[in-house]
Amino acid sequence: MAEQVAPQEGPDGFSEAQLAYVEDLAATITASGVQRMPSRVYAAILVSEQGSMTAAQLAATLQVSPAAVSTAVRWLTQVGMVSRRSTPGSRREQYVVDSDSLIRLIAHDTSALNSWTSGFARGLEVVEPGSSAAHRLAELREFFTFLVEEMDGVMQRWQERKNQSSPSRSARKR
Amino acid sequence: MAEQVAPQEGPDGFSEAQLAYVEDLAATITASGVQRMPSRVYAAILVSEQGSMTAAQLAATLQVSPAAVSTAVRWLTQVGMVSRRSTPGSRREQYVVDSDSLIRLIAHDTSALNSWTSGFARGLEVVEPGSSAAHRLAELREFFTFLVEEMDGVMQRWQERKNQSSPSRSARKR
DNA sequence: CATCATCTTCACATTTTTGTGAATGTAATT
DNA sequence: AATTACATTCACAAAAATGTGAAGATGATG
Repeated sequence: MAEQVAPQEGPDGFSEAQLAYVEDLAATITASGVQRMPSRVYAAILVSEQGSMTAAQLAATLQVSPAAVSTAVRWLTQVGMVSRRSTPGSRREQYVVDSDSLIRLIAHDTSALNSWTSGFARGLEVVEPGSSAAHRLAELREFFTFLVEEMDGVMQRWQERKNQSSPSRSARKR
Repeated sequence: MAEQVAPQEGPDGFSEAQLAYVEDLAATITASGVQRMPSRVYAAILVSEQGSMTAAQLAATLQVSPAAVSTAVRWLTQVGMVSRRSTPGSRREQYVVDSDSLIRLIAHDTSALNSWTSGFARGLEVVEPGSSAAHRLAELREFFTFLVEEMDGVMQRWQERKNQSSPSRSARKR
């Protein structure tokens, strides 16, 4: 019940339902270890019609200070989840979330996997060779190496599937 | 240089190098979003010879209060990274990290992926159908669904590979 | 059955994180 | 060229997370 088909436009083109959803999605993202504010910013841009917003728009939509937005955006751009787009005719910089940001996110996770792998490898140098602990660490290292290798294949299959279902999509601009 | 072949035994059978490594690995784990203390506890048990430690041992090794250990262990058992093993003839409970804990860890990540998937699905109900935002959310949902599906295959291949290289390993006890 | 050893839980203090307001820098418009 | 509109950075305050000490619970042992 209560299906809001008419998009109740709010402050910056966000409906009530959309504002609520931004918080909802942000909570999910936060649960995965991302800080609250970056999560909210990411969610807001993702839901925005053009997939991009200015710092001022974000501050108004999320009801926070420009400073908080600035900090969050800096972090998001550093990890590659958001990119900047300087609009020529205006001072306003657009912060962009495109679909490829998810690929970057997974790539980022892969680098995390690599950290674990080398972490386990270092462990093998401080435990008794042949010991139970050595076996444990070796298996973990092997598994994480395996995971990284598998990720390549997974991403490759995704690209194939994407090109297959809509080959011209990659030509989309704006 | 400085190869310490002789394992300098410390308080609880941990050498200097091993104690340092525990902190090192814990830092890596912490970087992935896990709190500091659970990370340290997990790392310590992992490096321990039997793959299990008591609360008292952990407190002594990590130089923290039993209370902190208790809290950390509770969290670790909840997410499935550590399991309890009550030794019959003793009050002391052993906290165990076996190799399977990594599988649980990945399984846990899969459930996180599912959260994202359903999160994106909810988003589709609050944006204009056919809009740019709708396409973005739909693609993200599709990708995460794809990832979850792929994970099944990945884990299956890992099991095969494990059974293939050392089929009798699973019979290991103690 | 009482005592001892071991683990857990709770209230609190400390540290760390997080967001704000003011000041500063930078580019477009008049 | 000056003004205006944005965005960023810094110091600080509010909020949250984290670990400790003491009290409580639970089970083995003399």
